[in-house]
Amino acid sequence: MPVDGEPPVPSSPRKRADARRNERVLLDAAAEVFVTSGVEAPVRDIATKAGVGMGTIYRHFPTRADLIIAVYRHQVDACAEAGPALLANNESPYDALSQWIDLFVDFLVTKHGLAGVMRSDHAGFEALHAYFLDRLVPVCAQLLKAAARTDEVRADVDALELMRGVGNLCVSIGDDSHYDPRRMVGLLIAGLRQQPQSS
Amino acid sequence: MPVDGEPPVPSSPRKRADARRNERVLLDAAAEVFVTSGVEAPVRDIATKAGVGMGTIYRHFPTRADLIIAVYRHQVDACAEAGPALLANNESPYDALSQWIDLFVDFLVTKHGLAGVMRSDHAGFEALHAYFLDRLVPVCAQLLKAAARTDEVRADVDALELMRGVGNLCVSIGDDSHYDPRRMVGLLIAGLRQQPQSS
DNA sequence: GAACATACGGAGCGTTGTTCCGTTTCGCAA
DNA sequence: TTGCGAAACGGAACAACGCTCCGTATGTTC
Repeated sequence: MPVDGEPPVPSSPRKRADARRNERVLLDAAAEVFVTSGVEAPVRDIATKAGVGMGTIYRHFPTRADLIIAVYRHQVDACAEAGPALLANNESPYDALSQWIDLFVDFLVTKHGLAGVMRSDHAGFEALHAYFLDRLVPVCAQLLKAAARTDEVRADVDALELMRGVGNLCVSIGDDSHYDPRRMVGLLIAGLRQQPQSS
Repeated sequence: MPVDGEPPVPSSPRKRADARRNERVLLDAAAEVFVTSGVEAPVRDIATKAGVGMGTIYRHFPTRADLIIAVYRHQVDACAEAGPALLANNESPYDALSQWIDLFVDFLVTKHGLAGVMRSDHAGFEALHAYFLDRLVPVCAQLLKAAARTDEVRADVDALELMRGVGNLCVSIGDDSHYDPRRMVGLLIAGLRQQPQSS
């Protein structure tokens, strides 16, 4: 009996070759469709683009959120890992926080519709939501706590709440050039600063 | 020939009695369904509740947004009219602005799902969007300009943009008790303040 | 190459928004 | 009162969508 040397990370039992290939094809097709039609593109479109049937999509990614997660996992992870690095490279934790938020905002606004789906109350997106939050909230909390410790920001703001607020600010409507998520988030983060001492 | 003493406000030509009655019934039913199921409730539900057919709804309110507008028109108008009053009754325009935003936020968060639909990119909601903005943005602009004139807030913020930001912050997800739109909007408005003079 | 598990495809179901048109009802006038 | 045309009604029907299900095809293994 051959010893199974695989680390526990990947899809545990050996998968058939065509299945593995289709997973890649799907991921690529989805990524492509997402940039042209947004993350809310019809599942059928993705299946067509990938040249597979509906069933194949749903077998690989039981819910649409799982597909989105898979497509963006790398970028989310990169964002999460940037947090501690920024904290180490900045004298001011507030600056680190601010830069990290910029990173997060860049990620959201460049993925057409991602922010919109994050706030979605549509059923089936809990997994997406949970993944993003699980991965990013702790990082945000760390940055926030550091900035609170140096009295640069208020201490009464919750990381989860802040992330939600930033996410909400990043949903943009159509092609309105008057609305700039980055500026609005900038305002929010500015509002976070500790007021020196008001009465 | 009888003089038409009607003000120019209501639906211009005389409508049939049953049509007028149904419009009222629909408005009431819609308002009721909106509070229980949110503004995204299926049109069929509203029709059923009102005891009318689908066709009747769409004849009175060509798009769903028109129905929502009709239901909330009074409250939007009240909010718009509160702006100048607040400006007159407050020494600080910033306080007036802040209180007006509170009013607006209260309106949004008490209407389950309204904020969500405001930011919607779904087709057919342009009318709703336009109505809200047409009615409220000028008021906001007035308050903002007054506050900018007294150097209480930055001068580089657009009223439309601010309204969008506030609206976005007000969409809440499910029943999450961790997210308080009012607090987030508070941060945003705090961020609006003119920094005394940073380098 | 035979046999079995695995994976595939797409027809089909349920749910929504919206349209369309045959039927009913209203309002007015003879 | 009765008759008639216009106005309004109701709900069947269509389209678009997410998701499921199962008969078929294809790897994989011996």
